[in-house]
Amino acid sequence: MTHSEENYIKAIFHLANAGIEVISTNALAEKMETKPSSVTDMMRRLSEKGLVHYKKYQGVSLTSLGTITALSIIRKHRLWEVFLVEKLGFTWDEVHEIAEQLEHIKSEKLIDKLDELLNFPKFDPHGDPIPGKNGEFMEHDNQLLSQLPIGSAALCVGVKDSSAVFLRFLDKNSIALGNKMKILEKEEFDNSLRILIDEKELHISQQIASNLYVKKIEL
Amino acid sequence: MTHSEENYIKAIFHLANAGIEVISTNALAEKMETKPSSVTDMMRRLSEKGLVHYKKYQGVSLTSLGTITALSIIRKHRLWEVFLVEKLGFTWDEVHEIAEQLEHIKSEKLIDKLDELLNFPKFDPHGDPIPGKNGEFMEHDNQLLSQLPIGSAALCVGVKDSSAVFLRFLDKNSIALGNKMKILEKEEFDNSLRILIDEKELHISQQIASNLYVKKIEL
DNA sequence: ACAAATTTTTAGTTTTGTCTAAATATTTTA
DNA sequence: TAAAATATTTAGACAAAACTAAAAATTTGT
Repeated sequence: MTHSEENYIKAIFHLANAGIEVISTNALAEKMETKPSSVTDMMRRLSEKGLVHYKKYQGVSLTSLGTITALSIIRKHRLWEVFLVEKLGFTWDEVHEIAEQLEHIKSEKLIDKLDELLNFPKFDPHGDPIPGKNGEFMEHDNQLLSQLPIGSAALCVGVKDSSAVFLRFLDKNSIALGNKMKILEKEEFDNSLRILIDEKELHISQQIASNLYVKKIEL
Repeated sequence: MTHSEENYIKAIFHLANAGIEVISTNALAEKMETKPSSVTDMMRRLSEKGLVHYKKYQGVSLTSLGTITALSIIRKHRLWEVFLVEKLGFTWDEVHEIAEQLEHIKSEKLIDKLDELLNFPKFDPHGDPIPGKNGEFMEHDNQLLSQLPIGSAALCVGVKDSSAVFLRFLDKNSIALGNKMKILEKEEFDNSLRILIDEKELHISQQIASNLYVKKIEL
């Protein structure tokens, strides 16, 4: 498999996982930042290799082989992200770009050893689950901070948007995975929140709150 | 730069470093396991980019930009090799292939952090020097074990041949970098050696002895 | 339901890196 | 030094992955 093929497979997986039922040529072209005609070409090729189901004009989906392939690439990507943060001291907004390259390195043994070095982590630095060797995929059914009622307490377990801008905003405000947070007040007008985060009070917009995954805890 | 361009640059550097004055199209083709015509094409391209000096029918050499590029690739390759052995527990015969892939990852910061994680190593697992950030290249003027006189003691500091077969042979006989060795006897007939290596006596052929770099020590 | 708008595919071109076969240049040797 | 052998380059082709422009299919709106 070429890097390009792997990137297409990954993109299809992510679109499907984002709840899109029919993945259109255009949607995939946009995700891949390429032209629809290039997508058509690639789908023909991936279809011939048995990685996707593809019928002209009818969208695309992964075969089971394609799904296994996608999970293995995502596993590599996320393990490398953990490595970059835990072992090399990168911040969580810097790792995606480098992991995009590292995920294409071919060596089963390398990934197994890396997994071991990192102590078999189950989540990457953004809180996304790391598929296991056999593709077991821990789907997190987390809530968004914006969905919690006033007064509830929760642990920050992930981010929905993992763009560098958002992550840097979180860093600046000392919001990190594992933080304990409590909702003190919700502003009716704009749905912004006053929260307590690790002893400190903070005011955050609705947009922020709806991009933070949390897990409710009892007090 | 593409992976392929980087591989050509590296190959030219290694040939030049092996003492070959004029690097011919054929020699490079053989090293790269490709056809001479492909080499000619690539030389035209690398020449346009200012990485090599190239005149038709007259061989090729690296420009200073090309040399800097080669050193940076070799630095990455060797640092990754150290990582694979030291941190992931690979044996020294396994690392080359994986490092061939990892050396193409683009991120200055990644390499600096890796260097730091590994404690700024000066040699790779085969005893080859790791170029510094600015291309400082520690040329080792080591002797071959086969060149030492009888009775002398030395430390094993590197291998000349770093093929997997040779390295696995060394492993099997517990010969590793850092080992102290003493020459007990040289067989006149075939130049094989009886040596003492970390308390153990071993009989090795001339071919083995002339592929081990050593550094003489006083008793 | 049919024209208009949109989406998707096809056809033809480009770039990179490779190849084979043929042509040309250089080196060797007798 | 001229013919033979060898080395190198050129020319033309191919595959992968992209692009543009045009054609075809599908969906939408009235």
